[in-house]
Amino acid sequence: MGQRSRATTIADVAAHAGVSQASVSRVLNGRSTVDPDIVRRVQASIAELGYRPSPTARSLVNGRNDTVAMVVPDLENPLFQGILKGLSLAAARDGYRVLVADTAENVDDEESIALEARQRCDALVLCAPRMPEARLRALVDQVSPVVVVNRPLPGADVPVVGVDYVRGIRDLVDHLHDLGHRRIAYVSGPPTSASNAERRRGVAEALAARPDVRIEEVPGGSRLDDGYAASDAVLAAHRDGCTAVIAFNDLVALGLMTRLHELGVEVPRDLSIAGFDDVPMAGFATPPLTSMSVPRGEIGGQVWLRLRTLIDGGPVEHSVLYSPRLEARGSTGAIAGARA
Amino acid sequence: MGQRSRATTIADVAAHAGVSQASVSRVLNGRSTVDPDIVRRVQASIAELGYRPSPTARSLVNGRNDTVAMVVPDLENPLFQGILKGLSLAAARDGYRVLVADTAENVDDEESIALEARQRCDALVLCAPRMPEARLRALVDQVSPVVVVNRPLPGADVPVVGVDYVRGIRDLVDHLHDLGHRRIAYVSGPPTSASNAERRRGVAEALAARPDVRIEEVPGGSRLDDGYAASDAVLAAHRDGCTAVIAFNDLVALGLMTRLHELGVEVPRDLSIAGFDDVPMAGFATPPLTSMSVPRGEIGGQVWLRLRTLIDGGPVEHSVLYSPRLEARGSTGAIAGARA
DNA sequence: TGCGGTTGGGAAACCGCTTTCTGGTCGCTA
DNA sequence: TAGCGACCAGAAAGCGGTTTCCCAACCGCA
Repeated sequence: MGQRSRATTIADVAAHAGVSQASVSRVLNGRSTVDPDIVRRVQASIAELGYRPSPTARSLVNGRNDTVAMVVPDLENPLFQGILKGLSLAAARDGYRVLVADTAENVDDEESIALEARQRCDALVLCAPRMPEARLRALVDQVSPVVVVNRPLPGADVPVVGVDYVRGIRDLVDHLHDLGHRRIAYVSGPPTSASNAERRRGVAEALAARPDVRIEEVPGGSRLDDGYAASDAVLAAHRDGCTAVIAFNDLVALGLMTRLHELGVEVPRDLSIAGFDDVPMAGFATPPLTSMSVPRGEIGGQVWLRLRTLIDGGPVEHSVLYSPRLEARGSTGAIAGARA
Repeated sequence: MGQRSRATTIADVAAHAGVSQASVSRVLNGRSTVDPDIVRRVQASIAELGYRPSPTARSLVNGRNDTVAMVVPDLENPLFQGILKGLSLAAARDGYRVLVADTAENVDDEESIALEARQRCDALVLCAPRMPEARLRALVDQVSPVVVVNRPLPGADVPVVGVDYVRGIRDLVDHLHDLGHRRIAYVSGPPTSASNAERRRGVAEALAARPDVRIEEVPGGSRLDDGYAASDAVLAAHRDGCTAVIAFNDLVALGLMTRLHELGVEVPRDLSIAGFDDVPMAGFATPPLTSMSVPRGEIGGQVWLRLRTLIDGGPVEHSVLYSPRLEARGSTGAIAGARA
């Protein structure tokens, strides 16, 4: 930390300028009114000595270090990357930095990692899609101020910023329904994922709203190869009458499309495919992947706003859920034999 | 930072256990031998009071943070993500954390961001592909200990961990040459990017080694849409006789392939396409994208090793350059009319 | 000219921890 | 039994800042 070898301290500056440390500190922080002549001398000394105040010492006395931590299960997930980026940029605008802690999908370590991270920072952003809700609720109480990302936590004293997966799935089903599809396969995400549970709720609601639709669940995962590997089950569902597929996310959808292409299944002629998240690649797939767009960067920004309010002693602001927006592209089409 | 409201301090623990702060500290750090009875009492008090030492206070006296900072131009770039992930996991194993600072491609701010980040951390990882070399050299001297990622800095007193783009491009040209291609288009990266300069050196060396090959440079970029937009120029080169394309990276290649597909150009029959980096999506494209694989996570790990040595007062270790490995896939094929 | 009220700067306390330094106790040896 | 080290715990001095507290100087006014 700090500078090379024996760093210059505020005492050096004070001595060099012939004033007290207190005055140097005052000049540094512009706290109280200081004699212009002293200001000038201090600034000159600071420049001459190349003095930079120690953030650590400041942190110790101020009780804050202008840093927040973000805990994520997997830094390689495009969703979290986007959120991290949005958070990082928004926080930087307010002079805050972001520490990242990748739990490497290791749910058991999440509490200790979060606690540790929180200790070193002023606040926490928690992305813990797999942690059982009871544990998450308990954890959240210990690490306040904290904002939770992307999973509902009704009644908890924490702002949540997330995505309305329920609605997203319903909208996606509507889209497919409009195209004439009545039998749909849902390639599910990780079984313990909270957002997978939300999507399944969306499936259930869609079914309730549309008695003419049937949706079959097929085990999947969250990554490209999971989608690739799900092709057999998807094709079985297809033979069974399914004409469209909703994948847990875009990676799964893209992996699945790759395999289907290899197998000579044509999308969307034989089978319509839709993903979720609208990752950058979605629009560039062949065919372009229909997806529910999620504003990753903006979520990061909203997370920061709530976190900042909390840090400044403000109230727990309202949670917010973004409604995914349908990006209808070429991978979904009218059911064979129907007129869209 | 720290805990809720008035946090318990080491003084509280000492009072509660009826010993001195020094003893508590000794128990905490296992420094010197302490009476077993005192150890027991202190540990009991710690547990009872739920005491957690303040990392900030520790940092102040120890002069270290156990935190390193990574400065990146764009957190959304898969290359940096992979490196960040590798670094973060490796550092975590040694009890270190990683602070990220996204410069948002803003080259002018890079120095101040890097300096700021360095101040708060024990060491720095610098990814600054666009910064002019002279400035980078000057910067590097100010922020030591530091490791530079992915750009050559001959003679500088800094470990560099990077990718041998020169060789990678040469190998890629060899691959295309083996397939019969003699006229190749190189869709270049950002003009100021150091790794683009390296790739161009690779192009030059390949040309020198193979008098029968001609390579034409086409302006591109670093993202999907840059590749998409480069299609016109690529097709012009194609009409002009080029039978294969080397893209700056996989994103450019994928974007290009998307557009070519839209235009009815068949890959690799009409045109072979190769990328660089081997991003996760590469193997899932249609056709699967031939790419030069780069061990992103391992680069992050190597960066950490060098950084740790530096932090511990060790010597500047040797720089290391990873040779990209060819992942020949379906997007490159024998030239039309030739026999591979 | 004298007095109350401001104002501005310096001394020192403090943030929470580590580490040196000191002094007391114990055990061993002569 | 006296003397010497070894060993261990506590007091205190930092680490590098901020802020309180206090005093001196200065202002305006009577």
